[in-house]
Amino acid sequence: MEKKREAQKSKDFIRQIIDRDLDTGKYGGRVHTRFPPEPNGYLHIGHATTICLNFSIAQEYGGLCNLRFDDTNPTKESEEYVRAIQEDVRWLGFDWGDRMYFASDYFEKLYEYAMELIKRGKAYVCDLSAEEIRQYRGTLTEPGRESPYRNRSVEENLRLFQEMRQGKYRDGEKVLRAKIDMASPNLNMRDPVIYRIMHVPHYRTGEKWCIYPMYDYTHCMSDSFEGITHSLCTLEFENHRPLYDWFLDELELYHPQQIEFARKNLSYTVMSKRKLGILVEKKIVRGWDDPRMPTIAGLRRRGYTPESIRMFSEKVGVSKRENTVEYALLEHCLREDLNKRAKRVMGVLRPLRVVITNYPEDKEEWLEAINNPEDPSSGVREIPFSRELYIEQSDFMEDPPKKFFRLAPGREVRLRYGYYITCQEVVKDEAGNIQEVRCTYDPQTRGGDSPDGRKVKGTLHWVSARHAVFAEVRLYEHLFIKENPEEEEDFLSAVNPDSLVVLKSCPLEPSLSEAKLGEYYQFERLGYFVLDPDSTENGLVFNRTATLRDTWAKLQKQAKGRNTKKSSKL
RNA sequence: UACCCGGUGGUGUAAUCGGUAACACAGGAGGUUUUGGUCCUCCUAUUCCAGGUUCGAGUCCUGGCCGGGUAGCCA
Repeated sequence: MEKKREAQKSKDFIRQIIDRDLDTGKYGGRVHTRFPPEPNGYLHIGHATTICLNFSIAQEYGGLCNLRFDDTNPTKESEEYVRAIQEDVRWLGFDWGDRMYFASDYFEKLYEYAMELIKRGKAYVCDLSAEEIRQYRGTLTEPGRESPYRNRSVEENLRLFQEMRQGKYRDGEKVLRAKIDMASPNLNMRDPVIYRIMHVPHYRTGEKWCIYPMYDYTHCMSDSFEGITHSLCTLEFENHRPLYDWFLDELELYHPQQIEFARKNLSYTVMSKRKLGILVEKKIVRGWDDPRMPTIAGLRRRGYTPESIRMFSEKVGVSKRENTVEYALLEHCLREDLNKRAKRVMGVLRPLRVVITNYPEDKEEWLEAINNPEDPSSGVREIPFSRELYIEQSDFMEDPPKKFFRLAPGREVRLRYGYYITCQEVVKDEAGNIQEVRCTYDPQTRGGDSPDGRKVKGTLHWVSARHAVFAEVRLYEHLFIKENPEEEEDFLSAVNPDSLVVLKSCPLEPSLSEAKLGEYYQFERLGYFVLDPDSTENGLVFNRTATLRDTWAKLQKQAKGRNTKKSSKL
């Protein structure tokens, strides 16, 4: 047991703290975390890493992780988000058991403890307006001033607070404040508001309340009620920790430990709910689940797997410094997962017609293809071959550069699982556009091997024209052209106008007519694809999740770069 | 010119509480290959600065510099 622990690889600072607490018996050997979203928007990949952190820590230490909705602001929250959040967490593969909680379920308890705070002389009702409170608070460099209502008697405070609850006052007329220190260098400690009046129905408690507790008060109390041991949150709450501790200490309640860590940023995207919301409102994307969005719903629709997102979360780790993780790492995790599992199929994105001139007009053959070379247990399937085929436009060049290993006049290539073919003729229209390519095949090479042992440099994917099913295919690129859109004056100016390319009528092998939602495919040599929910009985729609690594494309890019450099010198 | 927190390859994280700066991704070179995929081999590249303590500092101390957070009746 002890050895096993030593053998484990290095731990992040949070797990180190937990280890220490376990050693000292701080929480009696318990580990209990929580994921506390506010149901006011969709979860994104940043939340995903937080979810993975909290649930994984609980799993590793044999502890528990709660799902708790931090719903103390009725103007922003709704049931729709509660549902979406649950779906996302579950999809990621985590289980909160019977421990789904709502801060709103604690309202009565919270109210009673607020009364207790008043009784202990640690809270008071203040009549200052929002504007006045702001003025009294002071600034970053100057201390604040005490409210004229700060020294009301306990009895008066009790009566006033009860009246607030009873609805005797209008919004903003009064608040309940903690009585701490108006001169504290930490502005959060300058008598923060803990209850405000809002005559607004709550999506769960309805009209029952017209006063609502603030985050700082609610969060530490909720953690305490639930017996949380380690309350993980992001860096911007670091300055709030003294307040978190203050409430619990003053009320002499069970005291969890708040630990702050840095949220993860991803290159070529934005991560704030607000900015994501703008993209949706302005119809720059089709919705919160647009496959270009970094939301969990978007990534799911795009074709990312829960496993790949969990792997990503683990690989990026956790620390306290600001960061921007390269999008390439997320793609790497996706490919690593899907390379092992995705079923291989053939489809052509931009078709070029090939006619095999020495193949009989009415003949067809069904050739055996391997479903996944990485997983022998996935078996084989049959694909049809005939005289007329489609290949990828980019797999043919009339005048190819040196390292082009694909089809060109006079060249022989292999059609994957098919035959060797040799290009004999290029047919063009009057405008000079290539209409079709005419080839001959070698009947001896059925399946893709030559009995005489001769080699070909290239293997092409293809689809029999007569048997093809046609689908719409959506190709995605980064939503932004800048690595960090946040640092632009206006982040919308960095939106990538080519982030979505829609291809109509792409010929695919016939087995894809039975493609199912939620299944992962690799279109050989092209990338990973999934069926989009927009698909209907008479129209398949596929999303490209990610391309395969493409060293040929890289080479071309390099060559292009060299050429422009050369020409710019001239 | 307040308080809090950070600064390790291009990126994200490590470094057994002072002992050879490592892992992954990205990038580069090669090999294998019926996917220019996968896989394999190799390479490039790192401690913000200045002092101090020490046999020895990424780690400890002091002082700078740079970056982030904080003045909601948002969370």
